[in-house]
Amino acid sequence: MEKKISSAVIKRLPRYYRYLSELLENGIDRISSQELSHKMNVTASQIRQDFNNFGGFGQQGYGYNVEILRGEIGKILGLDKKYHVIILGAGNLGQALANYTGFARRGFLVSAIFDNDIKKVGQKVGDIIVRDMAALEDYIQENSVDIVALTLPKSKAPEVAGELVKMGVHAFWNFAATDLNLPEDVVVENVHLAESLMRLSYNIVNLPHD
Amino acid sequence: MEKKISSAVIKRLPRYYRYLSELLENGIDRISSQELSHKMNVTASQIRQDFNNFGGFGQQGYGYNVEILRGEIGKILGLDKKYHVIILGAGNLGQALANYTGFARRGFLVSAIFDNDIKKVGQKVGDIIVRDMAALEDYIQENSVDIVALTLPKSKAPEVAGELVKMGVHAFWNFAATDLNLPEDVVVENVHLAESLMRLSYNIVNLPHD
DNA sequence: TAGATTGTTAATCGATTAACAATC
DNA sequence: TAGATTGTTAATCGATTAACAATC
Repeated sequence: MEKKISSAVIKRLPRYYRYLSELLENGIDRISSQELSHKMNVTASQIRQDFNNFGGFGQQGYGYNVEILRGEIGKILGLDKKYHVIILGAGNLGQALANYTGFARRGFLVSAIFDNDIKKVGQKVGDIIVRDMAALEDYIQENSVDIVALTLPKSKAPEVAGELVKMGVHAFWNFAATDLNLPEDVVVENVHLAESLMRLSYNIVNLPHD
Repeated sequence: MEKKISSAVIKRLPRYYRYLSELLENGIDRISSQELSHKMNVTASQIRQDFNNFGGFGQQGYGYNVEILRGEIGKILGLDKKYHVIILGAGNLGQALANYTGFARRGFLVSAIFDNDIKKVGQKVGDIIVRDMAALEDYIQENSVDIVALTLPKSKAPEVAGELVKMGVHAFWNFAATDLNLPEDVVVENVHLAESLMRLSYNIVNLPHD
């Protein structure tokens, strides 16, 4: 049994991945924990500790090979796989997610979008036709769905998510302003924009200078 | 000098606020730390510690008055004030934010949206007309702008943000996939959707059961 | 080999939880 | 008054930082 990686570490991995991707784009093939620490504003010690949770990716006296390190972190994050994503709710946010091509580049493929508003059903969002929510169960039985993005009202999200779990869905990207309360073996990543705004206003009100 | 509140506490405040708002909607006017701890899946001890960072909102033997507590946390979060928000970038995400009425309800008023694509300028997004990015500086001089939401490409975001700081902007809601690197007295709340997705895929790949 | 930098252990710091006296 | 529950101190736990031996 491998030792459990703390969620503090996991939260930092995507940021490492982003910086390493940028370095690679800029043709930099080697970096030390200290150089990276300057760029990212974290301690070199933390960087080395973080990476060593997953084994030694560096080399003493040299540092880290950017391409290898990025690849390893990508694998840890599961970015070497493809994910089929469906979006529930064709409102503004659902449409924005469907249209964002950056996700596809990283292996997150939006394969369908659903809404229960008859006026929206049949319309196109990017290349994808909005389907009737009534066809959701059939779709899930017939297609592999790895992630369900929930961009529907908070009043409906927990119930719909519960149904989906019964249909075999195990992962949710939840944009509804509510907790979902699903079983242990279901993963939920919340994006609570209203809470994000509140943290911003807290920091505005409590700006150090005054 | 008041003691500095840890960011771990601040991150939890909006969730308390959400639960207290729901309780109030359901006509519940009183709650103990233990009851709230069951609902929210955190320890009662943490709840009491968190609230006591800001002074005693409860009453021994009784618990907390929901309405009062919600009001106090709202004040701490700065939700008793109004904020004028402008959005930079009228892409899908910018439009989604502009159209979301939930923010206005909490005092975050979207007063303008800008884009440098001439085809978009003059179009309506909800009630708001998209303005030319060239008119941004004038707009900021003539109007009070409390928050700038950045929904533009990562290649442009840091530079534009730097300019805005020179024009007097002190708060950013940053949706671009990059860090902004602004002075100490500027607050930035990042919403990095790509990173959120990566945390989700990490958790999918590392699902406990297997 | 000498210099550099990792991997890893130990020390510190901060956050969470437990316990209970204060008090409504 | 007795019961309940906070406010707060103390104990524990976990995460970050510092230090340095291992080694490329």
